[in-house]
Amino acid sequence: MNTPTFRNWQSVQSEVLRRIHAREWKPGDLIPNEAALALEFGCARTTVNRALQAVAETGLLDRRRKAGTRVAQQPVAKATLDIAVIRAEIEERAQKYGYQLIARQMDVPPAAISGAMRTSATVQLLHIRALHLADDAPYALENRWINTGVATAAAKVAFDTISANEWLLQHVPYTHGEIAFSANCATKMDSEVLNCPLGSALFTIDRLTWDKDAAVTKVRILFAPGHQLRTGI
Amino acid sequence: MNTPTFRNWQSVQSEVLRRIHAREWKPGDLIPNEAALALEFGCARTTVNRALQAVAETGLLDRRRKAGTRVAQQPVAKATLDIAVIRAEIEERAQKYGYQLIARQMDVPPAAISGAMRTSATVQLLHIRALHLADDAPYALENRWINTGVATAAAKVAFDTISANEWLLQHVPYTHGEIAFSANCATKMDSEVLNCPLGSALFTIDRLTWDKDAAVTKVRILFAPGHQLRTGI
DNA sequence: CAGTGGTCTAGACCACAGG
DNA sequence: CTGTGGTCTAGACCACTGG
Repeated sequence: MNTPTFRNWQSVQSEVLRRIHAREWKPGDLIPNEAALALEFGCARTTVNRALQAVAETGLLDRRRKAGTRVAQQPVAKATLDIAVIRAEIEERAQKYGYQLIARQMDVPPAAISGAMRTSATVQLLHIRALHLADDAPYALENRWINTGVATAAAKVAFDTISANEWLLQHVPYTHGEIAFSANCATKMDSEVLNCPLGSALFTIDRLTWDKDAAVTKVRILFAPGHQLRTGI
Repeated sequence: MNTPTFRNWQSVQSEVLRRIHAREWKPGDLIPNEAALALEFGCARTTVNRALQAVAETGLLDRRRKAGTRVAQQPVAKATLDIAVIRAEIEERAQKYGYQLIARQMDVPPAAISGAMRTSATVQLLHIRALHLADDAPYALENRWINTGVATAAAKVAFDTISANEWLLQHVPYTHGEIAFSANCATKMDSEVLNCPLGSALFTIDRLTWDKDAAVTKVRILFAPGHQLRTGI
């Protein structure tokens, strides 16, 4: 059990993870500092640093200057979800993608929308409703408001063949956004479009997208019953 | 407009992000290679490398040896969710946490459970049902199966004062897991425990946790109506 | 084959925060 | 004040893969 050789930071990372899983380093424990580990692993401190930073990013290690590196007490699981364009999501499963525009008009939004987007309560936004289909079956219902004051080009797009979902990603830049996941009962209108029983539990994604301090778009996507969003940890 | 100085990899990252957002580098574009950027930014190639790797992790850049670095065509949004222990989640919002054990017994699980956990269809697992409360109101209903063949110590724990959720994280190691998010209608039993209308849409998390190739535990958590899981992108 | 990103190294200096 | 992690540099070699 004398120093096996560690050739790259990934292998150092594996060894660190092994020790944590094997409880050689228990939750709350202070682990040796970078210099000591570099010596033990027979590599440069930079390499150890890279490995520990990677592990810390997953939440399993807690690093602080001078205080050293500790194994996290309660490893907060970080689940990384890939939120792709809906078309890509469907085609990746080798299903046929379909798209239907339901409505497209300029509207003064309800207060909840203009409030969240911080637009004037009287200004009109572009309101889009559309249905995404997988193998001809309803897949998701998109209900979107677009701030044409920011995404000016959107005002001239019909959105009858390309979804706003996809067009915006390709043409309108954004700096950051907020996502929320929830569950909602299907209203009468939802159930008719998605062809499901009234009151079905629908997995819901709400997204609000910003460019600097101006809201670009706010969208709610209701998925057909049974939809799951999966990932690994 | 000649080279401002970039002192660390984060500042290089900012500049790269700025150019992408400003469409100076458009989706699909090949950007200059690391050596060229290092020259332009007046820093070492290592520093540029670190910055580009970080941006690539967010999905905005696509890097391939020899092919170079390109701006992603459809930036897949990576949403990182922090799945904390339920107690921590509640206390972080300055609410009072409460816990009630509903049932604890050894049971032969339904085929769906033993199948997913790859345990023998006849072997008994520890079955736990419990309610988490926030400020005395029902918050989430936990329905869990524990493989006592792997988490042997769990067989002796009462789980009447500490939730399985929390105890397992502290005492049982795991190597990886799967998470799925969905929406489900409240059954009669669910609605009674969560004190909500029958058929309410409940946000649901299913988690299956492995230690190497042995399933440790499988849990379904049903959240009270209105629950949202939020994050930024 | 050759250009690109991926990584390592040794040494250095710095920023932060614990004692 | 001092130990710890955070980062930079210059140079080097390697691994992959496109043309």
